[in-house]
Amino acid sequence: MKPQTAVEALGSLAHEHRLALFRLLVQAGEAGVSAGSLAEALSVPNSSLSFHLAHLFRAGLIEQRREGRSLIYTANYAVMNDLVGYLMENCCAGADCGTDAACEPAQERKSA
Amino acid sequence: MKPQTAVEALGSLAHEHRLALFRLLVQAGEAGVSAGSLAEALSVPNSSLSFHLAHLFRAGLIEQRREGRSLIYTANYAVMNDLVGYLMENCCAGADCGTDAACEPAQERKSA
DNA sequence: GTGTCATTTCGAGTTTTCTCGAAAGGTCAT
DNA sequence: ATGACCTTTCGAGAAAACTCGAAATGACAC
Repeated sequence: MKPQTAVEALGSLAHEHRLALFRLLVQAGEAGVSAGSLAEALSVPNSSLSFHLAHLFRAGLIEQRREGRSLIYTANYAVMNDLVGYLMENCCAGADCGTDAACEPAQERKSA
Repeated sequence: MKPQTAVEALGSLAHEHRLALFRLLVQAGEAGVSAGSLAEALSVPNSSLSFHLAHLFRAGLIEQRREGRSLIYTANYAVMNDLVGYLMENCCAGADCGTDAACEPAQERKSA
C-alpha cells in the first residue's frame, strides 16, 4: 500500500459522519445499507451524506451497487485489512507481537 | 473507544508526514526516536515537525520521554490496537472473520 | 550565570475541507 | 412520456488545517 493511498483512506475515516458510516457498513456485512437508510440513521441531509459517501468511495473503503432505485453501499474489507496491515507493518522492531488482523467475509471477495 | 477519540486518532494519521512519523515509531519499538532524528528523516523544518508530533501526541498515538536534552518519541501500541479494534468492531454481521489484531511489545506496558 | 544545543510555541498567510439548499440525473410504474 | 422517488452534483459561504520563520523555553556543560 502506498503512503498516499493510506493517507486518503485515513482522511476519509477521520470525520465523525464518515467514521459512523464506515462502521455501520462494516457491521452490516455483505448485505450493505442504502443511501437513504444511511442518511436517516445519521440524521444528515442527503447532499451532505452523498458528499461523505463519495469521499469514502474515492478512498476505496466502500463499494456501491444498485438495487431497484436504491444505491446499496458496502464496506470494502480488503482495503480495510490492507490499511491496518500498513499501519502495523514491521511492528515493534521485530519483537514478537501477534499482528495478523484480517476480516474476510465468508462470501466471495473479488481479489483477495 | 469513543467516536470522537477515534476521529482524532484517524485525523492525526491522515497526513503524509504524521503517518510517516507514526510508522517510523511503530517500527522503532520501545527504543523510540528523538525529535531531531525524526526531523532529519523526514526533511521537514523543526517547527513543522513539532506541530505534527504534538498532533499525534494529543491524539494519544505517541508518547514522549526526555533523555538528556533530547525528547524521545515512541508509539503508543495500546491506542493503536484500540483504534483498529474499534474500526473492525462487530465486523461482517457476525460472520466468522478472524479479527484479532494486537501488537504487544515484549516489554512492559502501562495498562494493557 | 553564560553560552550552546534541542525542541516547542507564536503568528500570519495560504490552502483545504465541511455544509446544505437548489437543481439535475437516473430508475421505475402507469 | 409523465410523475414520483432516490440519489448525486453544483456552488458559495464558513470553518479548520498546514507551513515555516522568528522568538521563547528547557537542559546541560563550563
